[in-house]
Amino acid sequence: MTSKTRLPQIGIGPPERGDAARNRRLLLDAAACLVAERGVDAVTMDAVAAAAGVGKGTVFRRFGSRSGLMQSLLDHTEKEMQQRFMFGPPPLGPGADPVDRLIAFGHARIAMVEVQGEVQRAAETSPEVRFAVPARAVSITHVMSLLRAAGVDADLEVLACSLLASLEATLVLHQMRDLGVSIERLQAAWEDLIRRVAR
Amino acid sequence: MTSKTRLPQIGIGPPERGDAARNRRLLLDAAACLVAERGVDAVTMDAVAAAAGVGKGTVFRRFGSRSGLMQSLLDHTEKEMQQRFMFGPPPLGPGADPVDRLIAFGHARIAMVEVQGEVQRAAETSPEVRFAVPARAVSITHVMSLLRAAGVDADLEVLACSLLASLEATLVLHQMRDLGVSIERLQAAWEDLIRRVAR
DNA sequence: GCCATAAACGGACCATGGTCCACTTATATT
DNA sequence: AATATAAGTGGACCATGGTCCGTTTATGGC
Repeated sequence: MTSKTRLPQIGIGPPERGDAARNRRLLLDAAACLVAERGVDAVTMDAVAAAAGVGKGTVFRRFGSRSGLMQSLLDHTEKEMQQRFMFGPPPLGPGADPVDRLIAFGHARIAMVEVQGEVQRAAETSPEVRFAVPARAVSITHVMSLLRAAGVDADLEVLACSLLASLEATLVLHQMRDLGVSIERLQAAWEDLIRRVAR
Repeated sequence: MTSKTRLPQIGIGPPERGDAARNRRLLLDAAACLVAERGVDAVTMDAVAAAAGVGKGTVFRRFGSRSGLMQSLLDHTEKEMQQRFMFGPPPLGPGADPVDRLIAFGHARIAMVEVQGEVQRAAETSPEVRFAVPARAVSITHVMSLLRAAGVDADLEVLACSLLASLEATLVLHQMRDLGVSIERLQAAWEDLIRRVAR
């Protein structure tokens, strides 16, 4: 087995050729542009390819799928969020009471849905792998460790899954758009849920 | 406005022609058959139409979409389940302690996923309307009323949504298949969650 | 039984996500 | 600079969900 495999080895060397990197930028810009001026639905793979002036095959090679493209679009925000809750100031970051951090975490995620919910929803993968996406793992681990720190004695893995389920973009979006539930109400409900669980 | 609209008016008269009813049966049988012998993925609309010996347009006219077809496939089980928790014996049905009924409800749903999860997952609609499907409304109402009966003082609507989120077929299936979580563990976690919330 | 009419039908057609592969090109090595 | 090679590229092609509309047919009133 050579060392040329390019699996999860995150962040080492540039295993991506120059033109490839350029096209990635081109494509992301084109996609972001389409979202901005014609909405998420206008972001078809053909349209993005055309707008970026490359072939359709290239889009798929770079991002794997439409969901993948959307995820890349969210990548920056997602990383930022991770930084905030891992290294940022309390109550989101370390230093605050675990329960408060959990609450802040939910509040932040709900707020994110409000600003970029459409894209998050479009980034949703096929049902078969929806919950197997990497970004999710980080959240799970984080929530689990906060629950543990809060002294919650339960099946933390499953509990974390359950709690995160109520923060799913698609669900939150549905509650806000279709059910007319306000953000504040969702956030209050999250806080209440956490306090009950951690009580 | 005439009385000819055929909206949610459930169960009144046969607004469906004889041949239409026959084809519905034919299609459902064909679909069930395909699921049984070649798996959910083999259930394409063309395949079902061909197997039933009707045109593709007919399948869509009857069921609206692939998800709709799958939902119809689940309809019988779903109705049965509703009967059980509304009129059946405790602890699922009336008579038992609300908390126990909630627990039983979750257990039953999780068990359902084990037996027909694949189809439930395939019945999932597009993200835009995933949570707007009628079947969901019944569950929400039921959970809300049980929470109320249990004396839980909270934003019941949102809380019910959150709790139900952790019973979503796709999520439960992921936990069982990909994470290797056993049914018993999921059920135990549900019970724990309910007891914490209702505490 | 016959007719009018709304319902149902079927399959061609469209849009879009995704695959494939013959061809091109950036880059490391010498 | 020449070359080898792995990576990248483009667009034809495929599968499938979903729409449309001209044609057929069940059915209720006469």
